Amino acid sequence: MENTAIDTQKKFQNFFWKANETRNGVCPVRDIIARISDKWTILTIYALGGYGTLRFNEIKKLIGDVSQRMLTVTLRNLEADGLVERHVYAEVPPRVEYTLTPLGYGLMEQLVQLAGWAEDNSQAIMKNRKG
Amino acid sequence: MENTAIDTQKKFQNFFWKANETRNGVCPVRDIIARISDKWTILTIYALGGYGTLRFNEIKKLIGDVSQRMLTVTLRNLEADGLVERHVYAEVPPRVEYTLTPLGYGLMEQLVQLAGWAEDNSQAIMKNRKG
DNA sequence: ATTAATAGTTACTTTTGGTAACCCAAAATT
DNA sequence: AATTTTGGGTTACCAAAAGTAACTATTAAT
Repeated sequence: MENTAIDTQKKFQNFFWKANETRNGVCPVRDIIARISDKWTILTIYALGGYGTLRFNEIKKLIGDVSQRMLTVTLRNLEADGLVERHVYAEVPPRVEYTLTPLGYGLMEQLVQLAGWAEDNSQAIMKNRKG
Repeated sequence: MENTAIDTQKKFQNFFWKANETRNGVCPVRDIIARISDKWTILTIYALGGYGTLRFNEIKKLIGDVSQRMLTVTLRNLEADGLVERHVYAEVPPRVEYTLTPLGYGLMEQLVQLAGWAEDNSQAIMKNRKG
């Protein structure tokens, strides 16, 4: 791999390719990618960002095809990273409300951009996929 | 789910929540999310976007921990959607080069935004994760 | 006494992803 | 002359993740 495209664009590399840089053993970009790279995390943040506070079953109904187990797992992970806040009210039946933290809203903004791009370009992608 | 937060933000909903809207049976946002929501797609696009044209094994070495099989699968999917172009040169040993299409570069731009956010906020996320 | 409601958990099955071995043809090495 | 190396895969097999269904708690309503 000497004198290939890899060697030619060092500046570009250094700017873009953070995937192999680690900060005390953790690569920030990879870490975030790993967190959002599953079927439900993005949709969950998107739901919370779009509606504000939501209860567990409200998120579940909005997403539609997420299982109870996977929504629980997803929300716990988001909570652990400080992207989502969980408020339990001592009522029966239980009431649990979820909200994005400021950090979560920051990610939401990125996802809104991504969703916008997805909308604008979905027809092109569909056309490729068939032809 | 009547008269909850869900009913209160219709405009916000209509703007943000495209995840349940379908266009001839396909939801653009969900479709894109499904495509990028795996461990290797984002990293692959990121590599190609950062370095321009790359050969199979160059991508593999850059990412580092992707298996041959999964990189093949990832690249084939990206190719099928028109995000990546695959050029096979009739040489021995074979030479296969991959490049982002304009569509792929569009997605790359979104991912660069996302990666920027990830870098800026990784410390905050790490702090939450431990405490 | 039974049912309904909310927010889960647990056990089990299926799907997906990861690992290692193998393939091809020619050029370089022994 | 025979073996090894090369690049870009494929195939078979195994582990991990996700999906499914059933179960739980507690109280109010029927």
